[in-house]
Amino acid sequence: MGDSGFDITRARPVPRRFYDRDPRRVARELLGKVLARKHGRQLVAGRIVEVEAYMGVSDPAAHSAVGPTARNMVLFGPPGYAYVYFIYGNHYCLNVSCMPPGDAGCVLFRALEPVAGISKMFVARGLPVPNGNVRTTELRQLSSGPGRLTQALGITRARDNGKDLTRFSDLTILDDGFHAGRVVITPRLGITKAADAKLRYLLAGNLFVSGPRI
DNA sequence: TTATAGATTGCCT
DNA sequence: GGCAATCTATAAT
Repeated sequence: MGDSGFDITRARPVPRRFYDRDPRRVARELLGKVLARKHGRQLVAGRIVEVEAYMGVSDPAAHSAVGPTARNMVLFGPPGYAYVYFIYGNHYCLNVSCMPPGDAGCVLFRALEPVAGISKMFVARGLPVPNGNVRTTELRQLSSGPGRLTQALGITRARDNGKDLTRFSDLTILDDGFHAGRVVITPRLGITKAADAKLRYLLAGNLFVSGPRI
């Protein structure tokens, strides 16, 4: 097993109280956890290496800034649930709700390091499945970016919005005891409002983050 | 390696 | 009607 390999024998769902906190704290501590998708018996999973915190109604960049709507209502519910939205006519993005009901903080998943079901990820992404040794440059195409990782895991709004991520189901966040290394904090990407707030968290030196490696 | 434009859907004003 | 928490192809350096 490599140093970032997934230890399924130790994996436990991250409990709801973990998410019932400030999104910045949740974001930092989600690094190193595993996002796991089950397609029947097949496991497709990636280690969380990059996330962003969104701070609820007080955060101009957050979808919750406009108050509760049909689209964002999961964010105003209890912590530990999936908020999936569709963006730019092409992509889905996955968040997990934080804070108690009424407070709309959340964490956006931006990049995963593939750890299980890698050939399924290539298929889901519409990429050729490599034969023989898989190069890191090929692996990076699978889930380095919020739209890429949802496509690799088959996450859609219709299927997954509102799903409880703290229960064993077909979409769960797991802790396998992995110890994350140094964390780097930068401004969030792809936004125009509150663009200078440093709320993006990534693992230092990890090859699978989106954008330039740090 | 960096820069730019185009795709394409649905939420919100 | 405007525009978005993105990705990809293509072009130029």
